[in-house]
Amino acid sequence: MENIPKISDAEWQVMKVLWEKSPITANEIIARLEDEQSWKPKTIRTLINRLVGKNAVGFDKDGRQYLYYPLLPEADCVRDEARSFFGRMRAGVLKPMLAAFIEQQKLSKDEIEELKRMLDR
Amino acid sequence: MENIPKISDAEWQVMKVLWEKSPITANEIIARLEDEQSWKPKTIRTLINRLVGKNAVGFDKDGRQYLYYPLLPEADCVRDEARSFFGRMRAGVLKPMLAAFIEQQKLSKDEIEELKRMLDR
DNA sequence: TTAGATATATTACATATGTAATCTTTCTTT
DNA sequence: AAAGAAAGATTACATATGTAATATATCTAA
Repeated sequence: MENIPKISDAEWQVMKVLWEKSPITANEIIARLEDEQSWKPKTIRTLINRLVGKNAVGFDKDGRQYLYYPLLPEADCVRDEARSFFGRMRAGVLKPMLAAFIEQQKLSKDEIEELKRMLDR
Repeated sequence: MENIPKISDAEWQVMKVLWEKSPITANEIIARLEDEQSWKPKTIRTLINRLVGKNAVGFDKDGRQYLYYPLLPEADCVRDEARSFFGRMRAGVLKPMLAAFIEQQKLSKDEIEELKRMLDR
């Protein structure tokens, strides 16, 4: 695997939007984030540009607008974050947390089977 | 539950040591971290002091040494981190995350069985 | 064709973080 | 008692991050 650049907390929100739908314009990103976040449009543009600088996001020109899209697979980034997250915790505290998480998620039968298969490895 | 201060990545390593055993001296913290981390003793002292500044760690004087101990419950910090971690992810990316978890943790047979039982709910 | 409007580019600035080194105060050991 | 060792306090400094504002280029409407 390549080295995935560090994506900050705020930048993750932008990536989430792009993984949901892309390519999209900066204004669409802004529109999708303004409900949940209290960021000014300029702030969001800064985040987008930083992600471009990190090669996490690319764009094509469409007239004088840009159409942005993610350059990194979501699964890779998630895996990376998870690894660092789990790396911070001591082993003992993870199981209860994971238990709560699994309970909270509604998993399909298929997903459950797949998880069990992963556990068997 | 008060407002838990932000604990950085590096600071987490110090907190882990303190949750494992406390109160302990700075030198003991350093000794326990030097195997895993490649930090200089001074670096670790800086981290300790920052944690003290954040009221995440307290100390008692023992002669001219200090004995440090955590001021924050591990469970609270873990919950906080987990919340922020899950907040970054879109729903449906659970599987890669679990893959990382399973890979990272060395789970015993018992633990695997326990997780499978949880999945069977 | 000219003044907005609008998109992107550049600049700003405080705080956080990683990563230490140097300074000061005490203990110890000759 | 003086010098060196050791603990803690203070200072350092580059990069990251949150959070924008200002500058510039370009399109559009009057």
